Amino acid sequence: MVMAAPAVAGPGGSAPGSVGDVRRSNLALVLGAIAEFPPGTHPSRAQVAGATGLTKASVSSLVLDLLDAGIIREIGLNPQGRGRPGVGLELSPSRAVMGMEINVDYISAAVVDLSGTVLVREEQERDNRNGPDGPVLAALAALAARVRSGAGEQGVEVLGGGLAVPGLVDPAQARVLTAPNLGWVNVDLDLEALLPEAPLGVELFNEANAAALAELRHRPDGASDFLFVSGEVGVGGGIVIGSELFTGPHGHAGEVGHIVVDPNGGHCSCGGTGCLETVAGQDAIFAAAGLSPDGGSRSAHMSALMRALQAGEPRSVSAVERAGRSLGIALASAARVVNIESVVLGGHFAVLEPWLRAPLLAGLEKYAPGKYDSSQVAVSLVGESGALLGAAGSVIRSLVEAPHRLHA
Amino acid sequence: MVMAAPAVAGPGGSAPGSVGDVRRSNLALVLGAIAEFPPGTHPSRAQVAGATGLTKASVSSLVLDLLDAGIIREIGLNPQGRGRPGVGLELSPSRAVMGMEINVDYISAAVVDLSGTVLVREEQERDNRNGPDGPVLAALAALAARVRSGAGEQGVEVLGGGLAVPGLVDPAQARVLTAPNLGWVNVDLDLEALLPEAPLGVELFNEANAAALAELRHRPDGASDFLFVSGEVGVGGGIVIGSELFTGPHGHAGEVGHIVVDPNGGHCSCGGTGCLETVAGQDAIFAAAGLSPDGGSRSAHMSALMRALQAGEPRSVSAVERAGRSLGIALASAARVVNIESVVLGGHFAVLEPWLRAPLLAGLEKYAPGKYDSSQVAVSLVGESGALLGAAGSVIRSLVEAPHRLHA
DNA sequence: AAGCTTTAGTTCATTGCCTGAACTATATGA
DNA sequence: TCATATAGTTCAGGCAATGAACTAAAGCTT
Repeated sequence: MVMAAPAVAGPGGSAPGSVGDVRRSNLALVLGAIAEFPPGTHPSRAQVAGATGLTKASVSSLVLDLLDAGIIREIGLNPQGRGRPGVGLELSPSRAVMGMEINVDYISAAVVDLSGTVLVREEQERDNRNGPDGPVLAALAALAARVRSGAGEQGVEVLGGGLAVPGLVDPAQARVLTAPNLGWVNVDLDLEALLPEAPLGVELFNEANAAALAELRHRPDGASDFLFVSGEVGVGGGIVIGSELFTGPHGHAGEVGHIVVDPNGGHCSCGGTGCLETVAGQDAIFAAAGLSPDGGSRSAHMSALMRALQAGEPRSVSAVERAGRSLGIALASAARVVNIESVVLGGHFAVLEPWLRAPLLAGLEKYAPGKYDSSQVAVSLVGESGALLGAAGSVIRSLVEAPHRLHA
Repeated sequence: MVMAAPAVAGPGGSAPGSVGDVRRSNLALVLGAIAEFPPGTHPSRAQVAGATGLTKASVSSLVLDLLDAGIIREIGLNPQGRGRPGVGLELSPSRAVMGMEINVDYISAAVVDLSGTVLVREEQERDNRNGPDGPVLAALAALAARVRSGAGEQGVEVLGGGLAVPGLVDPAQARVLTAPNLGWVNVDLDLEALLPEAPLGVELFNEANAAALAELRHRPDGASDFLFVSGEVGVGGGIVIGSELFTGPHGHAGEVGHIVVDPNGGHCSCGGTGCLETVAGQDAIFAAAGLSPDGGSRSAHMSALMRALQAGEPRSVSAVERAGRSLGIALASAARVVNIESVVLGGHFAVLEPWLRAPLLAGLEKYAPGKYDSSQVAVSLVGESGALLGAAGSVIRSLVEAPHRLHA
C-alpha cells in the first residue's frame, strides 16, 4: 500500500528524533516552497504559510533564519489586492554553486545561482583520453578557480559544487571506479582541491545520472518518473523515480548500455556480450554505417552520418534502425525491471531521433506491448550541458533540502 | 554523495512537521529496537535507551505509551549482573496479523504474532483458475474468519492482514490488474470483508513481492539487497533494496519474467516476445523436457521432471540448462538496471537449483562479468509459504514503523 | 479626507516533547 | 550492614509549533 508519509519520519532505526529536527525539517519545507514558486513571482511569508501548512508565526521565524543564513532575501513588495502588501521572498541571487564536467575531449565549469540561472560558464577543449588523471584535474581546478573568481567579481559566493564524470563512480569515496573512455580505473579524486573552502564541498556524479537530473528540472510536462538514455561513445542512463535519482544499492543503477539485447551479439568493452552499447553506441553505429572509426573525429563522423541519413543512404539508415530496434529491446526489459513507462532520449539518440523513433517504438510494442506509447518517448531538452547543469542542480537541491547545513 | 539521513526528515515538500511528529518517530524507534532485539532476549528500558540513543526518561515515557496500546508487554526480570535488574520488554504475544494467499490451486490463511511466529495456519485446496473472483473471495473470507476465531480462542487479537495474489496489483486501490493464471483482469477486491473491524485493515501484495519480503526476514546472512526470482507457472520477482521492497513508480517493478532474453524467441502470455518466462516458466520447461502439458497436474509433472533429471535424461537436463542460461541473461540485464548483485532463487528455481546453478552462473559470467559471484546466488529459505509469511510480515513491519496508528 | 475593510506580519502565552540531573528502587559483593 | 552499581522515575529547563491578539499598511467607501 502507498503509505501516507508521516510529516516527520525517522530514519531506518538509528538516530533519535528531537525537537530540533522538526525545525530542520520545516526550514527545508519553507525554503522548498520559496524555491518552487513560479519563477518571477516572489511569495510573501503568508503565501509560504499557505503553501506549507505552517502558521504565519512559524514561517516568520523560519524565514528569519534563512535570511540570516543568506540563502534567501527580501525583494520589493507584493500587493495582494486589498490589504497590506506582502514582502517578496526569493532565493538569494548572490549565492551559487558550481557545476563541473570532465568529458572525453573537454572540461567545463559553470556557476549557477540557486534559482538555476547560469551566471558564468567556461569550456576548455582538452584531450582527456588515456592520459593520467592528475593533469586533467589540475586543469579543471584552474578552470574552476577562474570561473569562481569571475563570479566573485559579481559579488556571487560559490557554496559548493558537483562534478560529472563519464564513468562509474563511488560518490561517498570520491572515487571513479571505471571510466572506459578516459582510461581511468579506481581513481581517487581530491574534490576539495577543485573548490577550496567551499562550505558545501564538492559532490561526484555519473554523467548520465547528472544529465537525468537536469532533464528532470527542465521538463515542461513536469514528469517525475522517467528513464534518461544518454548516447555517447558509450550508452549511459539515469533513472528518475518520484523526482529522485534512483541509484540502486551501490550507486550504479541505470546502466542501460549493458542490458543484453542479443545473446549472440558481439563483445562489449565491459566484458559482456551483446550489450546495447555494442549496437547503439557511437562507434558501433559509425562502423555499421561504414564510416571508418579512425578517419576523423567523432563529431565529424556524426555530421557525416547526419548528411547520409538526410540523403537516405541505405547503410546509414539501417545502422540507425538497428540501433533503434535494440534500444527498444533494452527499454522493454528495463521497463519490466523498474516499472518505468517514460523515456527521454539524450546525446546522439536525441540527434538521431527522427530516424530512431519508428524502430524504437516498434521494438517497444513487440517486446513490452502496452507499457509505453509514443507520447512517452521524448527528446532531451537540455542538450550538451546536461551533465554540468544536473550536477549543479543536484547540489542546489540538496542544499534546499537541508538548509541547516549553512550554519542557519 | 550518500547524505547523512537527518534524524527527523520531512516528506517531499508537503506536510509541516510539528513536535508531535517527533514522538511518533521515536515511538517507532523504540518499538523497532524492541522488535529487533535477538529473539528470546527481552531488553530493558535502559538497553533500549542505549540502542536508540534516547534518554532513559524518554524511553520510559514512550514505553508507557506502547504498553497502553497493548503492542508490547513487560515480562519477568532481567538481571544485569550488579545493580537493580531491568524489566524485560517484548512484543505482545496476544496481538497478531493475518497473512492470506490466493493461488492457482489453493487458498490459505495464517495468524502470525508480532514476533513472526505462526500461531494458526490453514490451507484449503481449491481450483481458482478461470472462475469468477467472487466465490474465491467468499471462500477466503470464511477461511480467514475460522482462523481468526481460532486465534481469538487463544486470546489473540488480529490487528490487520495482508493478502498475496499471483498477479499485478494496485495496492492503493485494492485492485488486481491482471492475474493471468487466475484469469482475473481489473478485479476490485473488498479487502475489508476478509477481516471485518480489524484496526489496521488489509493490504494487498503481489505474490513474488511478498515472498521477497519473507525472504528478507529469514535470511541468516542478513542480506538487505537482493533480487528474489520466483519460478511458478509464470516467473515473478521482487526487488529488495536497503531492506525495503522496491516497487517502482507504479508498483510493478521486478517483473523479471518478462525481461527479453531472446529477441527471436517465442510469444509470451504478456503479449511480448522472447521473455524469460517463455523459456524458464514451468510450462515452458515441461514442454522442452517433453512432458505433455495436459497429461497430468503440474506437481505431477514436476515430480516426473525431477526423476528424469536425477536419471540424467538428456532432454530434461537440456531443458533446465536452457532455462538456467536464460535466467542468467535476464539477471545480467537486471543487474545493470537496478545494480543488484545478489539473487535468491524461489519456487521451482529453488527445487531445480542443482541443475540450474552451473548454466546460470555461466550466463551471468558471460553477460555481466564481475557483477556476481557464485556466493551471491542463493536458494530461497522460505519455501511454499513465502508469500503468506511475507504479506503478514510486511503488515507487522508497517505497524512497527508507525505504532501510533494503534491509538497510542 | 476620514474611516472601514482586508491582508501581512509580529508578539506572546500555551502546549508538547526531549534532555539532563537528581532521586528512588533494587540488586550484588564485602 | 554498608558500599556500589544499575534500572527506572520525577522534575525543571529549553526549544519548537500553535493560535489568538495585536500592529502595520494597503485599498475601498462615502
